[in-house]
Amino acid sequence: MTEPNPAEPASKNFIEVEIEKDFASKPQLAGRTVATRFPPEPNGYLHIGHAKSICLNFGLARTYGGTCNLRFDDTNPSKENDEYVQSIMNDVRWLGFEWSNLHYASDYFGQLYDWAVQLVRDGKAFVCDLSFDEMRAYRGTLTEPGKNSPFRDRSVEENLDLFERMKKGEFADGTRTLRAKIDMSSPNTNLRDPVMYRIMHAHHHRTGDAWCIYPMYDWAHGQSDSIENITHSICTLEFENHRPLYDWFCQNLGIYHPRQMEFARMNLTYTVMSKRKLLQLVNEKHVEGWDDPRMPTISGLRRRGYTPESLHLFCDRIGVARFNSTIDVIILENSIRDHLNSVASRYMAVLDPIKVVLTNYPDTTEYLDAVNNPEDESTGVRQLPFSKELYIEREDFMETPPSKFFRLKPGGEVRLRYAYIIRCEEVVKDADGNIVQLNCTYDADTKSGSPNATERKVKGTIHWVSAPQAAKVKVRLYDRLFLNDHPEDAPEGKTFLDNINPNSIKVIDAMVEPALAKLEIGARVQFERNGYYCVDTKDSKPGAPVFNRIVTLKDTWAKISAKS
RNA sequence: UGCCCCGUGGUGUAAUUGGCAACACAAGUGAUUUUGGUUCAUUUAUUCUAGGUUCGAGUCCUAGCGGGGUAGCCA
Repeated sequence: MTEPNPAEPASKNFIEVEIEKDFASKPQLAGRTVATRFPPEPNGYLHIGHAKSICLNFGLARTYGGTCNLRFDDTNPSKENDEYVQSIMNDVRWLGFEWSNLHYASDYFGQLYDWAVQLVRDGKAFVCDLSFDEMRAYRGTLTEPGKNSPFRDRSVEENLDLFERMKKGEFADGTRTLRAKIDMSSPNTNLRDPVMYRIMHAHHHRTGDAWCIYPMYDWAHGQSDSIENITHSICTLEFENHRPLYDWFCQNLGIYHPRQMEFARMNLTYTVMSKRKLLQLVNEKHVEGWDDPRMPTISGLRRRGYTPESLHLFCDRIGVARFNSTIDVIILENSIRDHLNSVASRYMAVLDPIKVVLTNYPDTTEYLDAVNNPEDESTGVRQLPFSKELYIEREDFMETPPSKFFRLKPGGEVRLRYAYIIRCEEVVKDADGNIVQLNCTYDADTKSGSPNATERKVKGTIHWVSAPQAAKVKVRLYDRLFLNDHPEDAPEGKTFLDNINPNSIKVIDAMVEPALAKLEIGARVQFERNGYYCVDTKDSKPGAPVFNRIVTLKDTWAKISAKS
């Protein structure tokens, strides 16, 4: 994969610094290289926040010549399924990464069970009969210590027997748990005899009905890391309070002990990131699915037209730290602009057409050379039909323009890109006063590329398409899904749903140069002076593309005109 | 209200570990431009506050203030 604008040796983030320290000082790491893992739970689609984690974990393996596993944290069968597994693998690969090994926490259920028995034998775990509510009452609060469960002092034999019968399915869901025996008075509530196993008679997407007890995250995660010989187990900040428990399990089992490190998860302005909210947007049909081009999911961004390179660039730019921050979505948008600016071919497309008739142009068609990509000469030129009847953008003409308006106006001149300078001679209106046509004259001496083309200067250059050859295509103009930079900030009685932008999608018909109708599915192009677009992968048909607007071009004029 | 973590330009990250606060992005200004794009130049900081240690503090210490996490048989 090509990395655009490879940021020169960026300074190391704190994780890299710590990793290098560890390898320089820890004997158990001697002769090894970094081993990380990306551990998603297959209970939803990956989003841009996961992309940060993926770039971090796989990126570490890449920069240090180590390994990175993909491991599905599938310990809760009630929420997980194979559709999510497939989408996650697809997304990771699309981002340009390949895992060293593919694992499932469920592959370790047997080992985990044996280790649990070991802890029971060592008197470090017990079967607890407390109900859900009782357990909560016994746990204490943030300020008060908890109380020991009345079942805490069961004999090893009784615990062994009960635990085995839990496994065999003799008890109903929720009636018993296996708990680690740690410290009910710990200020860290994670250490107050945490549950290791719960009874759940549920069908698992991989193990089927083989199990009716399932390990909790804390009991499964660190041990999975240990089994896979992970050196650095990188997770988000909310697991920080779990680290003592992570360490406790490894130590009390006497097994290889990876180091857990936490970093801040990403927040993005104008978007929601929690799986719950994303799921709600999908289920309640506020969007058309997980891969709706307005979704911050990786599949949504992909369909929108974002490139893997642009996401890598974005992740490089936002960095990694332990401070909870919110990234301005502009950074994301500029990342795709930067990448596409260098690789996207330019085309002419008029989204809101107004007809222009060149009254002094002959009734013929000529073909003009147009540069495909000024940033990349190797892409060459193409031939653009030009004739007496054209379309230009409605907003490129103003009857009574402000002073800094460099485009077409009555009696004014403008260059048609790759063609001629034209002058607006007459504004034709319908009975209601709407402008329906502009009659213009062209100056034959100003043809682009001709020796004297640049003799006469005009302030503005606008895009156009030749009417007879123009193709009509569907274009979906996407905008941000939310109006508010922090969608969660809703007034009393409202929710983030009330902050949804009602104009986040607008479907129009555009008149475009013929070549655009023949683009292959998934192609990304620039509509000159307008923005970057992508041929939608789902709704396009051969010869009938549907374009998604990825992002507009920067628009200095919009800023100027907004000011005045 | 216990415990844990975090406060550096507008935003996001750096600072050789105690030695000239740097980079990217954004925003502004100017130049270039047959995309009002791109590109180039340029401007933007009492390092949360108050003390302390030191020749010297963003960095170390103390206190305060502010933000986040945490009381699932979720991950």
